[in-house]
Amino acid sequence: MQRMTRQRSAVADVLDAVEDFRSAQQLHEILRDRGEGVGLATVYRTLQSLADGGEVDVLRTADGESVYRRCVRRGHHHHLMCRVCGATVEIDGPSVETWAAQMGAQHGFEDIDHTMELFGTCARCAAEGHRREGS
Amino acid sequence: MQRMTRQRSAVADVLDAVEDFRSAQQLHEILRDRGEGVGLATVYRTLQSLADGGEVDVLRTADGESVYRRCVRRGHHHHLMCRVCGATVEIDGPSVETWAAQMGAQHGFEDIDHTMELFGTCARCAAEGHRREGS
DNA sequence: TTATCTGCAAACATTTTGCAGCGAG
DNA sequence: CTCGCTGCAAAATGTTTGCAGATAA
Repeated sequence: MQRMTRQRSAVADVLDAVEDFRSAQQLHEILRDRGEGVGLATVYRTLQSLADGGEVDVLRTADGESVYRRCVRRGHHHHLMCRVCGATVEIDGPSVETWAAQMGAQHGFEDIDHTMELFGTCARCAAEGHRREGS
Repeated sequence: MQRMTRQRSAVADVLDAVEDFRSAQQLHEILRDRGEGVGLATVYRTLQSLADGGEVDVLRTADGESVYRRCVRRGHHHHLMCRVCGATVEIDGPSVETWAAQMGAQHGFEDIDHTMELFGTCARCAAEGHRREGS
């Protein structure tokens, strides 16, 4: 059903090596820099199939770009992502799940699902930004 | 700073008349059907300025399209949207904001922002679904 | 009058797709 | 050997922008 090609394992390797969420294009560049050229279309196709299989997490940045990451946590969880460098922390939000369920019930909604992501500027990027502003 | 043009008020009128979230392109079509032609670019520009001024809420559908809606609630709030009919309830989530801020601080992140939307099946659509299943 | 807004079309950015050839199984 | 995978370039999508002319104030 799914062949193991040089390209597919190259993409998987990069996803294992990189910690943060990266766009398809960034991954494509990384692969090129590594000397393992993989067509951009193939990167997209591979990421999509990995995402379908639940092997990578996908989310969309504020400007509508899809970013991918191999997550440690397997089940449902949320992310706190640096909007500058993409550094990501996986977090649990039990209180949020409870609240979501309550809200749903309160308005007569069933099968409540939710999306929730946190964005911020990580300590390192914040420091860099302040330095640049001369403050 | 902001002129009141025929186009701008036409867009505002449509936003007042429509209850659910609509994409720029859908709004553009509605305007055309009403006979008040407004250029697509103008629709985009107007929606953007309304969004900047906090007069409309914007959120992104699963397939990356931006959808707009005039919300009753003025400040920051979330939505509980029916995944079947699109009916939307505006909700507050003070506990979520607090939790988000805490999480950010805990990991050394600044300027924490968050996205959070709830999806479910509203009472009416749930009833209809059950009826169709014959249960 | 004049600075802003509009409409059009062209530009953009990201993602998808058609197709001929390559290569894993 | 075969059928799925790959690469390329072209297409699709949603949104933005440059510019000349229209228009609100």
